[in-house]
Amino acid sequence: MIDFSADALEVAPFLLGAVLSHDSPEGVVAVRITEVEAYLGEGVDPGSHAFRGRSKRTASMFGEPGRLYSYFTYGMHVCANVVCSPQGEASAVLLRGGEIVIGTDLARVRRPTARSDHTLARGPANLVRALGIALGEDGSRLDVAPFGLVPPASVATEVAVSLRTGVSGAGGVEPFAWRFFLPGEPTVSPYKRHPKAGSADFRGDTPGMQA
DNA sequence: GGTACGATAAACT
DNA sequence: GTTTATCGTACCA
Repeated sequence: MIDFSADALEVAPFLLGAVLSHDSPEGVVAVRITEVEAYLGEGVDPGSHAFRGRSKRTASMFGEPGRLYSYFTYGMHVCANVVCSPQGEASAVLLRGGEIVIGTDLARVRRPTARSDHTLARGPANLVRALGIALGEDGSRLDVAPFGLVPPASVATEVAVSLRTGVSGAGGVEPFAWRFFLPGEPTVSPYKRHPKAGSADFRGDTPGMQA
C-alpha cells in the first residue's frame, strides 16, 4: 500500500496509474488515475484549503491519511482528494482525471453530457460524478468498501509536471508546478490558468487534447 | 483551433 | 460582498 503519511508531493506520483473504485447500489465504477495535483499544508501553500488552518470544511484534510477529503465548490461541483501527511498535519492530492476501467455503462449514465468515454472522468468534478462519490462521503477510508484503492503494479516511469490548473497564487501567479500526469493520456484534463492570472502562461506539456 | 461567460452556493473577508 | 482546486455551451477564427 501507499504510505499516505508522507506529504502530498511524495504521494502524488504513486497515485498515477492507481485504480480507485467506488461501489454503490447502482453498481461499481473504477478509474485508473492519470492526473493529480498536490496541495500542501497550513501556512505553506496559499492555493491550499488548509493554508489558513483548520475549518469546518477542511477538517478531514487534517485527519487520518489515506482518507477522502471531498468538498463542494463553484455552487455545483464536488472534488475529491486523498488525504496525506500524519494526522494533525494537512496535505492532500486532488484527483483530476482518470480512465474508466470498470463500470463504463454506469459512468455514461452519470455523465450524460460526455461526448466520448475518455471524457467521462476528465476533470476533477467529472471524475467525482463518474464514480458517484457523494459530498457526504468526506472522511471515508479509501481502502475499504464502498471504496477500493489499488496501487500501480509499478511506479510510473514517465510523469509529466506542470503548474496547477485554475489556482491563483499571490498576484494571480501560481508558483507551484505540482500537477502530475501521465503524458499522452487522453483522459488528462486540458490545462487552464486561473481567470485572474496574468499573461505569464506556462502550459507545461499538457497533451491529452487529442482529436 | 481558441476564448468568454453563466450557473450557483459555501467559505471567507 | 467577493472569491472559488469547475463545466458546458456559445461564439469567433
